[in-house]
Amino acid sequence: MKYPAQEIELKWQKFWEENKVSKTDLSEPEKKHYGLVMFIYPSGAKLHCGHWYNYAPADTFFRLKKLQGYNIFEPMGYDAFGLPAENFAIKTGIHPQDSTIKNIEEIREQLRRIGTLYDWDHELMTCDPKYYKWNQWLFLKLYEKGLAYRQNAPVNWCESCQTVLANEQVQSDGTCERCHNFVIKKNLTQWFFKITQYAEELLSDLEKIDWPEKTKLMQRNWIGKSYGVELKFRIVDSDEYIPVFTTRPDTLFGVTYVVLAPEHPLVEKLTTVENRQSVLNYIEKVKHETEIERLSTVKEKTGVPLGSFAINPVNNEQVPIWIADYVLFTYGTGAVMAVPGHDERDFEFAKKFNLPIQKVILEKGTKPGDELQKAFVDIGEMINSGQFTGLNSDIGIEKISDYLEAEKIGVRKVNYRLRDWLISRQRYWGTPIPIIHCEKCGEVPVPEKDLPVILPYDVDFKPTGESPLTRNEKFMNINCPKCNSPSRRDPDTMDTFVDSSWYHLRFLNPHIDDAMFDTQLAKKWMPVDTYIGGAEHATMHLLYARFIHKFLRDIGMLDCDEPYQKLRHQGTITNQGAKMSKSRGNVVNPDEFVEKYGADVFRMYLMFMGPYETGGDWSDKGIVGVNRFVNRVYELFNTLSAKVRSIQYIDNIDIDNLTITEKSIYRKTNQTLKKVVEDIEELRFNTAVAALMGLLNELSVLNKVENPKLTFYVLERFAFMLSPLAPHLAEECWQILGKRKSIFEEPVWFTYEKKAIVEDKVTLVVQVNGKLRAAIEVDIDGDEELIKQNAKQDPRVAKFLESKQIIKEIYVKNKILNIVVK
RNA sequence: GCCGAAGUGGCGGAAUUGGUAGACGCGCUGGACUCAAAAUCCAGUGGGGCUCACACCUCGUGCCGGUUCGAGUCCGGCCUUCGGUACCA
Repeated sequence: MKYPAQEIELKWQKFWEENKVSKTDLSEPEKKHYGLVMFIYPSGAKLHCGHWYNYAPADTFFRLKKLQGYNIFEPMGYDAFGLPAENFAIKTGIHPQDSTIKNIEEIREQLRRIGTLYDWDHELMTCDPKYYKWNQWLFLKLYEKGLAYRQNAPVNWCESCQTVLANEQVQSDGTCERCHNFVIKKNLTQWFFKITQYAEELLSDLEKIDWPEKTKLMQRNWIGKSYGVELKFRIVDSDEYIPVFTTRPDTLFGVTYVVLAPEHPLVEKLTTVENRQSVLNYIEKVKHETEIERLSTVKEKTGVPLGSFAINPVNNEQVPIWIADYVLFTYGTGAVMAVPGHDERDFEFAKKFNLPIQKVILEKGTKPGDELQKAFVDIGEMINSGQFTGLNSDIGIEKISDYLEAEKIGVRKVNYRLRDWLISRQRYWGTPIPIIHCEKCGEVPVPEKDLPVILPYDVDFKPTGESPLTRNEKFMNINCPKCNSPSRRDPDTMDTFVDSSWYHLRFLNPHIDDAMFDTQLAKKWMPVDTYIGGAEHATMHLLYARFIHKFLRDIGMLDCDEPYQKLRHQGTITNQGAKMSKSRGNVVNPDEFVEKYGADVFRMYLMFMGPYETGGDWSDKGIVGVNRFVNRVYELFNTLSAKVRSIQYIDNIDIDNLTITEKSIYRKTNQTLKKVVEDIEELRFNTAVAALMGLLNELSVLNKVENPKLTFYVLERFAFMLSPLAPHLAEECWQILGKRKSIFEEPVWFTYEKKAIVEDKVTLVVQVNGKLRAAIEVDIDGDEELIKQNAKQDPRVAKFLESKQIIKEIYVKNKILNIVVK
């Protein structure tokens, strides 16, 4: 009998819905498990295989938790603001709100068909004023605490998207991560969130959370903490001085020039008349370079001298001041002391412009007089370094730092690579920034009582380079809340990473309208216990969410320090080697597979394809195998149900009264039970499915077994193991067994029986000189001498022992016997 | 360039702490069922040698070398692929 997937799956989906199986009672947090997957971005494309690959296996994991007795909360929502909807609107003229709502309707149906345990009463969408009102509220709180500020800054600008991109949204080849066009630089006044204030805690709290080491490492590198000294270089014939940050104060005697970033405010003051024109030309040239170009290591070094000189504070030597694009204004002090002898970039630069190279650290095994072929950046003996000469440079770092502090030339400092989070977007489809610009009062926050600042529907969102909202006079014109004079609203909208930095909190009660989220529930239900999503969010979303979480904690709304206790990534499903995307035209539509084979087959196939964290290239080659498995299972239950009809419950199986075949089935069932549960727990879905297939193969003899009790025992456990993997089929099988309650309605749990999985015979491998010669059946924990004797008498072994001398015997109990002969 | 991960049959992939390499599935081959096909079921399936056959021998986890009684697994060097990152002073 063929498994009628559509009929049965819809039946159980309806059942779970109507019987509130997927509904979570949040008032019972005692054994709670908040299971979260990254919410969906309804960008015009529908649900594709990549989404399925995230959501279906995650649901399998969460269903196992439910069976374990956890009160599991699985919500789903829509990350509904953002560029793709707006770009789609620009192309087609369909309003982003209309296309988004329509997409969500379709996606919701697709999501329901997966058969997950989403509690739909908690659904949310970020483009809802009831949601984004709290983005604005969050903004005001950050503003209140001085953590939201405006600054004129060089920003990445995408000509095609007509918007600002955060540094991390620009790809390594200098293109926009969304549209893949080249990014240029532009100066704009922008809103920033001061994530750097939390740099230290974001770094140190990584130790508290169960995340992949790889992801933690990426965040550590992104935050980029370094220890060093900030010191001042005075300037010849000037009262000005240049602060520089260095991690290598031990090389201070080797400074032969100083470099400023071209954007550095001192550049103008320190440029001599003769150099003015070349400096201006250079600055102009650098303006057209993207940051990626500037930072390219393959590009030849460029720079120009200012004509002025700085004074090395330790030896009073005068060194020239240059500007060069390899020095970034955004990092450290925007200026470096150049030590070409011991820094690769400085070395390259000095070689190109014939600047002196002074050796101050001696490499072991070389002489002070040897010419440096490349920068020596390791630790060595300090030379040419005044009173520090002779010290090992790692000690020298500390001694010079002490000296600089004592002489008040410099101070020890910790520096971070992390930059503040630029949240302004010159875009329409996002959260309006709740600030009013008044000529008299300056920037004035919108009073809380006036939130939300509603994003108007009627806006010309065609890209012109300025924010689309600027052209909506009705929106823009407002009286100042302080002085009541005519003022203008801020026309920018927020980065959508603001939306996703706290959505997990809103899920707990998306209907609350007098608070950002239900703080009482959050105190009980946070942190998210298991969060599953793509590794591509390692340094953006996952860092921003941690920052916002810590901020909300600091204003008393949360108790815990971290939002996501356990994080796991699923791999990427590619197609023909490339990530699936609409533009590449390689998106695989899951619907046709769901239609043909059903959700359970599709979900199990995705899990069976390979390791979850690896992902892989899409192929539908093997899906028939899973389909066969599902049909064989259904067949098995239908065939044997009559046999076990009278049985409702059994307490245990008496192992001693089983035939050899029965015992083998009993053992295999328990071994599989152990493996399947352990594998799903570790998200090793592929081997869990394989184990269940292996058990089914073994059960082909079950119809010959005249033992209804054992048959019932095996089938009951089989359905249980199947239930997280193929929940619809498992519920059906459970019902075929005559169970009154559904598995997930009244969660059941089976533990494997320890005594059942113990084998009494074991295969012992016999090697001679490390080569496999025989595999013999022996009693488990059998007598060593007897086993050795038997092994040597085995003809396959004996013939290799003839006329040889046994030198050594290695015996590992129940595993191997290796006889070494000469 | 640097950092990280990986490389196993025709294919996707298995393989606790070093201990039978190739579980499970796809595909393929043969057989059963059928008028026939599909579906299903049964058997076989890493390469080579030898054999009527059973068996047996031998090679084999990217390449070269090492440690070990024994290496897919550990160590050193190389090659390839995929991720991450971009002069961080």
